[in-house]
This record gives sequence, structure tokens and C-alpha cells, in this order.
Amino acid sequence: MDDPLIRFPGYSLRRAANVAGAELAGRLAQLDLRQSEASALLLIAENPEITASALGRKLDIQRANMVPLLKRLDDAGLIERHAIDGKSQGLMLTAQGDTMRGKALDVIEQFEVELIARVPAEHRSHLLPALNALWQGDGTD
Amino acid sequence: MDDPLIRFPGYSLRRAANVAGAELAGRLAQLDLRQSEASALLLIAENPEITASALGRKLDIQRANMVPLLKRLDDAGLIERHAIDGKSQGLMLTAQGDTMRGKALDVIEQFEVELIARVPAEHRSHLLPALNALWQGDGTD
DNA sequence: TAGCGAATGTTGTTGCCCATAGCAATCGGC
DNA sequence: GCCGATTGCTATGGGCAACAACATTCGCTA
Repeated sequence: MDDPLIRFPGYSLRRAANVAGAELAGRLAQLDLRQSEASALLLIAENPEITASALGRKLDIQRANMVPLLKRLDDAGLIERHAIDGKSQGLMLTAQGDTMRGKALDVIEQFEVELIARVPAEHRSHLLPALNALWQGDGTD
Repeated sequence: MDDPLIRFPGYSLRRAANVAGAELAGRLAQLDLRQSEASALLLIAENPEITASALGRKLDIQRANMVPLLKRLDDAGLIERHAIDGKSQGLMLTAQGDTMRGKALDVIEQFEVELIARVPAEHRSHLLPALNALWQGDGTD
């Protein structure tokens, strides 16, 4: 074996995320959605009136980077923003946004099924908890 | 639970890769190396005289994107390129490059130990094979 | 041996994602 | 009423990857 990299989980993690990300991005592109936008739609639907800042914290996207993201969703007529008070704005899906959210969810769930099918059965149930432990303060650490 | 995302392995994969990638990038930055450069060093050491194109195929980096990567390694005095024939060039580590490779390997292995320590023991052994199955044509597919 | 398709290294451009610094306005607690 | 914290935003840059295009060279074949 002349590949010293495949024994590193960190390297495999990066490669796997790249492959999976590219695949999902391609499918979401047919809805003219990016991954970050799709996840924003799902999260807004689950948390109506959420603040832009709060949404950014949940997605781990900085406030500054939320601006173009929300602008694109707004321009596409998928979300509405209205002032909660003088400095915060509440986010809501429009009817069109909720329709789009449904389509995105279909795409994502189909993708996830195919993704998980690629991992051998004996490892399958371990993948999600292992991954979650890597980025959430989840832990039994 | 108001987070519909954490049940998706694909989403967790992306988040985990981001966290791990940022962490590793920060450590490698102290050697003035990027992740792609560090992996190139390891691979060149294991495959002397490898071609730029072949290296790109192994790392899944397009030929075009190898150019600035190799240029930076070359400018830093870490690799040497010499013509194999009129169109291909063989890559080799310089002595300095091999020293750097050693340091990078130390950093990476230390990082990997800490990374894998974050996942609960019962899932630990499943992570690498599961991830590898996701991006390698490894498969029983 | 001449020719032609494939491979190689390269340039240039684009896009996504993330990070930082800074700013004006507003909120909230003392 | 004041001041620190928060919010939304602008501007800028870096890392990484994708694509198209190009000149040169290789290798097979007719």
C-alpha cells in the first residue's frame, strides 16, 4: 500500500465530506438551493420567528455570512423578515418557502438513505453517533 | 428538539469535517502548511518520482489545482521537480522537505489521537471503515 | 514514418464557504 | 440616563475546488 493517508480518520472525514457534499450540492442545485440555504429553511420551519443571529449560531455560521445567505432566500421569495424590535428581525417561511422546504427535505432524505446505504451494515448504526460526538460538546468526554 | 438536522448523517459529516478541518489547519499553520500540502508531502515521500498528475489523482485534486499547491511547496524548498520526459515531471522531497514531512506527520498523528478520543469507545473502531466506505469505491456496492 | 488521439502542465476565471475587522443602531440592566 | 452587549451589515481575504482553454509532448497505429 502506497497511500499513507487512509489510516487517518481525519483525512477520511475530509474526503467523505467532500464526496457527500458535492453529491448533495448537485442535487440541491436543481432546486437552486445551496446546502446552507436548505438547512436554513429546515431550521426556520422548525423555529418560526427565529432571529438571524440565533439561526447563525445554530448553524455555526457567523453573523456576517448570514447576510448574503438570507438575502438570497429573501430575493427568491422563500422567507420573510420583519422587525421584532429595533435591532432584531424574525424569520418566517413564506408559502413558497415552505413548498421549497418540502422539496429540499425530500432531496435530503433520499440522499441520506443512499449515503448510509454505502456504509457496510455492521458499521451503519455507529456512524451518526460517532460523527455527532466529533462536533457536538456532546460528550461523555 | 428544535434541530431537525442532527438526525442526518450527511449534515453531521459536514459539521464534523469542518470542526476537525479547522482544528488541523490551525495546527499545520504553525508549520506554514495547509492540509492539502501536508498530505502531498506524505504521499510524495511514499511514492518518490511520482508525477504531478498522478499525485493529483491520488489526492483527488485536479491537475489545474495542483499547480499553485506544488509551486508553494517548491518555493518553500520542500520538493524538487525534474523532467521525466518532455511533458511529465517527477516529484521528490528535498532534505528540508523530509524534515517538514516528519514534523507534519507528528502534528497529524497527535491530532488524530485526540480526534478519535472524542468519539465514544463503542463507536470508535467503526468510524474509519464507515468513512472509508463513503468515499472509496471500496465496496460491496 | 507521419499522423492523431490522449496525456501533461499551465493559465485564467468562477463559486462556495468561512474568517476577521469595523461600523451604526439598538437593547437591557444598573 | 448610561454603558456594555447584541444585532445586522459592509468590506475584504483565504482555502479549496470546478471548468474551459491552450501548447506541448507522448504513444500507438496505419
